[in-house]
Amino acid sequence: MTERPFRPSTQQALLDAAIVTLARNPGASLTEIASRAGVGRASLHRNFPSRSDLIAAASRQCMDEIDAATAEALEDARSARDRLSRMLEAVVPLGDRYHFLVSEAVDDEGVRKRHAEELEWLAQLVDDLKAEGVITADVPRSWAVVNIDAQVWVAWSEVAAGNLAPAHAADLALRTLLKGLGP
Amino acid sequence: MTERPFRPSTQQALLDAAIVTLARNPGASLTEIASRAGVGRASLHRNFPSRSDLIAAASRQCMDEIDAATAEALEDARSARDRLSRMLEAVVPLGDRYHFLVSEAVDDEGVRKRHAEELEWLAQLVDDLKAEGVITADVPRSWAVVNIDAQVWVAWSEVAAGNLAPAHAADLALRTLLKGLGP
DNA sequence: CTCTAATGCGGCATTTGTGTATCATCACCC
DNA sequence: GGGTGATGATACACAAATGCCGCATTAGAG
Repeated sequence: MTERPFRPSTQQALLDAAIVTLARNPGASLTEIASRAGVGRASLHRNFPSRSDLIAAASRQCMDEIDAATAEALEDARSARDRLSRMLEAVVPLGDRYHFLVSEAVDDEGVRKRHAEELEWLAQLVDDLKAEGVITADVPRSWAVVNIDAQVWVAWSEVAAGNLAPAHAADLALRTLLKGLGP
Repeated sequence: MTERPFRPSTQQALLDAAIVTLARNPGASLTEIASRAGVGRASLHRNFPSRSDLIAAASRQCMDEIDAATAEALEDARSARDRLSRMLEAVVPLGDRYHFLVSEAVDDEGVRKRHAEELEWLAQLVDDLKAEGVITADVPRSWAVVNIDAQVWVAWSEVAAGNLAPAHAADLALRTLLKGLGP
């Protein structure tokens, strides 16, 4: 029942292994995930009775991390443009989390609801960016939303491939979005 | 042994069903694919002995379609910018084919080689675009390549979602790329 | 019409993933 | 030292997918 701060708990190791493994291969087996977490498959089932439970918990974990990173980054954002910039810097390193969320179709109701809220937040950001003139009015909202998503994924994949440093990738993503969707 | 031009052959129906089904759900079963093709699972195995064979053949089919579409579109392209524009128009409607190729990691050697050639062609296009000044020199080549890929995917997903007409999506993708990566 | 080839259908064996249960072991707390 | 709880390993049952085979049927070629 006590905390073990230094060594990541078995649950955390499992969630992390699940996110990383399933982001790369959505059909990965539980044996593969447990092995990557350095625990036996039995312990996986003890912490997460079924595969669905594991994926749902991993999804919540991803959203928690993304929410925490963005909330901190957005604390003192003055403009919508600022929010976009800080959001990219914060989220690009979590690209695998991001990708995991969209690749795994979760049946859990709470997860779907929070995901919808994320999309709603992004749509609001796009509207604000258009109001600021950062995004041109003739760009459809859905086009801007899906482009932001794509840039996060592209930036992260370049970072993961070792082609770019995280900060550089986030900067490129921001510039590509601002110029690509702007006036 | 004779051709049946009007009705799609069983093989063609199977390849088509495999591409569409696996693009949406990479873990789809052969039963699901055969059912979507309107044939029995046995006939699937008669045409493609193993799952790998089916996926490899479907991959070749995708590359054939993409090659044919791009070759026709690029016949009278004068500039690299023209090539990009026509390529997008031709490939966006084949977005599911495109997505299938990247989502299914094929072990077949010939498929991998052709895929590498495609990427090489895209890298060459990027170099030409940079030489024309359409893409800024400070944009890394890999960033441009992966962005073109992403725009194809984004445009197709918007078309598939019913948000945009194919021509409109291709035009948006082109403008987003030109402005996003250009001066 | 007849013959051939392909098809649909069902069965069967094998493999793989999943979920559950059991047992011995080890670390930690009292 | 004794007790408690988590862990690893193993075994088992169950379900699904896969690959293979055989048989009856049917469409098309001769």
